Amino acid sequence: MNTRTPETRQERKQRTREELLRAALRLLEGQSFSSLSLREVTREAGVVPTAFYRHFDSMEELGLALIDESFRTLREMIRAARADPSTFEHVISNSVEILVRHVHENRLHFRFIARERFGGMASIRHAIRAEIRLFASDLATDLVRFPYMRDWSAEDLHVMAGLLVNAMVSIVEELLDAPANSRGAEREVRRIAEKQLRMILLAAPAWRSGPGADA
Amino acid sequence: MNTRTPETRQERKQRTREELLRAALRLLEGQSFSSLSLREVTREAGVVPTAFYRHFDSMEELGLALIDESFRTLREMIRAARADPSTFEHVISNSVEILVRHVHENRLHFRFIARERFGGMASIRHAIRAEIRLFASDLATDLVRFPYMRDWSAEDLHVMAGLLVNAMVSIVEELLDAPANSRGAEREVRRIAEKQLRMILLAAPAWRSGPGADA
DNA sequence: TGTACATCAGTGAACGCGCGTTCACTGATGTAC
DNA sequence: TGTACATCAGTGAACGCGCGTTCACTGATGTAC
Repeated sequence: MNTRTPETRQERKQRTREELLRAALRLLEGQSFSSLSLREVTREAGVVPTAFYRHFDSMEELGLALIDESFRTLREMIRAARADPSTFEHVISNSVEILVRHVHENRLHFRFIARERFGGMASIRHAIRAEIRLFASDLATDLVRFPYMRDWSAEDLHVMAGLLVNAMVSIVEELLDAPANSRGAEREVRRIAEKQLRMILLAAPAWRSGPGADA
Repeated sequence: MNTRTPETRQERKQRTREELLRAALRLLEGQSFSSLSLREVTREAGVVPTAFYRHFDSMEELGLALIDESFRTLREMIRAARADPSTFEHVISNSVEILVRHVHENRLHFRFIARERFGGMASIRHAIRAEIRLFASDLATDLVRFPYMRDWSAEDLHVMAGLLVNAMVSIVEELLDAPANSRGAEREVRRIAEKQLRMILLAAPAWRSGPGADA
């Protein structure tokens, strides 16, 4: 159909929009969203402040666009992890492997999410919490497939999923703290991370017979 | 000695200083520190902007003062928890009880810590991380007293302590999310919190014989 | 294909505003005698 | 105790600055004929 016109104007506009988003993300590595100004973003992106309004109504709209983008990254990771046909034995090291790789490849997105989870803007904060809660719920339904947890109540599965998500969140935070290029630091984080997850999952076989035999 | 002079001027100064700190803390309930302005703080405290400089050199100094204050609250809680002569049986419910009570009574301090843990200012961020890491280390040395963990390696104890701290951090976050006066929400958070901690500690007896028999 | 007009992404000047910080000040509290 | 002077917490005017937002504009790209 329209193979003749390369739609150059539209493409250029799209490119500027993406430059604004990437500029913002770059600046957000060192500061929080609520202290980021429209003029800083346009300066970093190399356009005049007024050009901003051709792409976003306000900084809030840009923030929500960044959230969308970052969540797409997060969901991709989760999909990759869930699709992984690991046995119980390897599920931990494979999950950690996927986590580490995705954080490595999408540092800015993960840093943005980590920072804004408790940051200033309420709409961003709530969107992030909802997404993490959703992930925990998905994980809970996955856990049923493991022999030890087959007969657990929904609540117990959610508690276990919550513990695993807590651990993963703290692993991501450790990775973001570590120097970006240090393979050694990354390996150490990975080793401790695997031990953490192993320890949590180790509770599973003991749970029903343990002191808290459900309510 | 100086019982005659009530040192009124000095006392008044101290009172204004505390009003500035409390004003900042109040404002920080709804925004992050990096977006808080000197003029907002003085306005909320009911003094003229220039009066600020009689008490702090800069907003950064006020921020560090808030950190000190909040950490004093945090340490008090930790001391209370460690001093508690609970048996293994009741250590969980007692710890959760202490946690819930302290967060309830010092909401603003805990919210400040939670928000700035990943917030903008590097000095504040690092101070908070260091404090939490210190808490985890203290907890690790406490864990040795429990029979099941008596022979664990230092690293294993740290991993276990890290898991417990992760859980506590997420419990604090849940409490801060819940409406301030809802006793019902608080009770539910407490119930789930106890279950989480029970599940984590349940891994202890199984650990050595488990798949991850240390490195 | 060539020309005449429309569209619209990005420009640049200008605005009013809240900011952090300076400075000289005021007047109540504190001190010396 | 009474007086004369020193201290200093808080005041109020003023500054230059970066901010978000408005507006009329320009000139390259797109469209109609």
